[in-house]
Amino acid sequence: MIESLSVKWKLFVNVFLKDEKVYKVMFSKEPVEENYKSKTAKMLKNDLTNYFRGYEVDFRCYDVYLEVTPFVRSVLDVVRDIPYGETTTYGEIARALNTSPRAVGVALKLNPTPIVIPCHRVIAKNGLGGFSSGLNIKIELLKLERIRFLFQT
DNA sequence: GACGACTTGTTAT
DNA sequence: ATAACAAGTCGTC
Repeated sequence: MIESLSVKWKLFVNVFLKDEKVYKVMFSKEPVEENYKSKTAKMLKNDLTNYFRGYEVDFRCYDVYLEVTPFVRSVLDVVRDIPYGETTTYGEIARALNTSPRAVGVALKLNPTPIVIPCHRVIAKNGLGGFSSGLNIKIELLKLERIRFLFQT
């Protein structure tokens, strides 16, 4: 049984739950049809709403339904532990896992649940890297968490 | 600041 | 099985 919910932000943020686990997060212009009743879903809706209002929220208590390779899972596990308002680089994660930054980038792209797994907190060493749902969204998320990053002109 | 080389897991052929 | 690619990084010019 899949549950769905939307939270309004710059765009609508739509979340799908399966078996009380976060299954997918996606952005869209219009909200999806809401259909949720589990305690987890209600809690998540509340947490997301607060998050977009600018409050600090920790999404680590939610289970994520991951259908990915062990390598990708290990990268995402590391990313989940980046605290609110802080950032890491692809290179640092690569060093911690004894792999290459390039591979880390690919793994993050495979993250089905942005925000819940805060892949936006991973930026490039000089610059800010990419974001599969649109770089502008990554920038807005960083602003939301009041992360300062300097632009060179 | 603009290239090129190197990397390593994923994806396509 | 093999080649091409990517949300990177480092050294050189």
